[in-house]
Amino acid sequence: KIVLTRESLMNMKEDLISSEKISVDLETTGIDPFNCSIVGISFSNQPSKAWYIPVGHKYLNAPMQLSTDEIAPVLRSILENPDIKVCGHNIKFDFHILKKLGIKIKNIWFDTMVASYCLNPSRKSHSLKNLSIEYLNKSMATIETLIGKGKNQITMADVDINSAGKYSCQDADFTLQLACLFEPILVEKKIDKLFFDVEMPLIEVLADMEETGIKLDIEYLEKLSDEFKKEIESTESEIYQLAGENFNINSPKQLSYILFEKLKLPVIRKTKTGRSTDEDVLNVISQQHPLPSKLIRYRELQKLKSTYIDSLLNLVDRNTSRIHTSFNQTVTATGRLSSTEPNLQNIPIRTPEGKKIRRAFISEENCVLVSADYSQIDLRVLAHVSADEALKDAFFHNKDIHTSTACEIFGITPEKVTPELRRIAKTINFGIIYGMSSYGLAQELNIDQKQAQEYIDNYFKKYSGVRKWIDEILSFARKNGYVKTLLNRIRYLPEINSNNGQVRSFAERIAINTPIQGTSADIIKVAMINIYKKLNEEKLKTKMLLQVHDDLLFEVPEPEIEKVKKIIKKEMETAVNLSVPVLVDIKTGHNWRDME
DNA sequence: GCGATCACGTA
DNA sequence: TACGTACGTGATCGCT
Repeated sequence: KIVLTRESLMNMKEDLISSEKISVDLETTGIDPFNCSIVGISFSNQPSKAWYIPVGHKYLNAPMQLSTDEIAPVLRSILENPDIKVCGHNIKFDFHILKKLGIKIKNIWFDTMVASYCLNPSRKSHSLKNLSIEYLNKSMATIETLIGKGKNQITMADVDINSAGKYSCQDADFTLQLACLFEPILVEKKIDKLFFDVEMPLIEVLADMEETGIKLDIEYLEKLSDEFKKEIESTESEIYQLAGENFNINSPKQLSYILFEKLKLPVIRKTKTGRSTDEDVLNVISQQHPLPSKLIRYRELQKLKSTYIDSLLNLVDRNTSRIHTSFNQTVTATGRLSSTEPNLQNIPIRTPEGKKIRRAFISEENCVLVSADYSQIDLRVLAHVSADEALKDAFFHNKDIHTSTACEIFGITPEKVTPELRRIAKTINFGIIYGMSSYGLAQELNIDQKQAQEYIDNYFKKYSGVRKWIDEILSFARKNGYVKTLLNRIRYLPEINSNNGQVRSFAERIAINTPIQGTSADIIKVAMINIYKKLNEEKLKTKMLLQVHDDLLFEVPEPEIEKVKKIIKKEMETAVNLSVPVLVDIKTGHNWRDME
């Protein structure tokens, strides 16, 4: 039903207000919630029935529509009613748009996209169209049939109200049907707690983080861009000089010709289609020619400038100087979040040049940035799930875990652990989590495979609980075809019994890694929800800004610093109860580079 | 305009 | 034979 008049709006309100569950779906002029406007909104409260309120159709001779101001009070009476359970498909998007209109959905009950993700995080697509085909056996028209695609694409505002209404109503209808279908499946598979107590509450937290954004020092970034540009250009000239000709340095193909044919440098490794020119290779051949070192420097600066400096400047809001990422909750197979446009989960930190990028992320006036990161969360999770005595003991005595591992595998006292031995132990510790082979370890440490195998054997001799756990998780995976995290997040491993050794080995590494990486993801999600709740309850102005897998970043008004630091630390350390201590390091600073 | 490929940034 | 998990982005290049 299309709602064009106040009378019809009141009929709709009367119908919806007494519903237990409704679905909502918005049509907008784009997919970026901060850069689009509302075109219409649809609701459904029973199968095969939905309402569409057009408010922003703008085509020639479009009928008179209700305004957003006129419908806002009605929307509020429905969506802010705590007794009406609201569902949606990717409801974080709708939440953002409605919030801009001054409407805050009170009872976000169910997101079908997130539910699909919980049922099977490895699915290629969690789109409503796909889910409808698979679960409802109904195919849906795509949005392209309405707005087209490519350079002639129009927006929903240009689309005929009846066509848009039909499309939107179907979305709302199928969303509610799917939600009602999914709920008992989640219960039956015992992932209802993960869904209702973790993933659903997390939606509003993520929406708030996205809306807040983080402040950038634009002037500084622009200067940095210039500085990098100059050095890129001079390095470029040097490279052409050394190569004896101009070519496209960014093309691995053209670069290969220069390195391996013209300069006759040795081929170290091949890729699927040619000869590898990655950094490891360049490092090896840099012994024989001055060009590779220049290339490494060129690549570093080029990467930083294009991927970070320039794209951040493109995406920053020039009015507020803040940049708003999008946190995706339904992408990774392990339960981690991902971040896009821009990806703020891979801002450089390792090299001095890279760190210059972090310096551009700053706190608002009279605020500081507080970063809180879990110390060795993956290894603590390993200690917990494996119950390995030696590993647990190290954490109970708050030892440096890599030094402690070095002591065990090399049979020496802590004083005898050199930085080199610690580095080896560290590589092994991470290798264990990733299911690394002796070959991989040998590669990484630049040692022979026999030596690597000895290290690994030694590790398992000392950490027999870890060995036992790996055996158990693999046999569980083989028997059941899936693995699970602490909070029952599931990941199917259809290839765990494959006859293809390579395929099977890959599944085995996943079987080892996912319960660890996924449990860490579970833990930080719970912490985020609890911190968000606490900050609201205490009416604090502090804002959670970013999550980087084991790290949370906040913007904190100066008067709140001490109180908030305590809250963050406590909530993160006690989010779940592991059989080993969980520790969080807190740092503060006025930019993301200089934190202490 | 799209998708594959390479390379490289993070945890 | 391949050979350590999980991601996203930019540039190139060949295809449609």
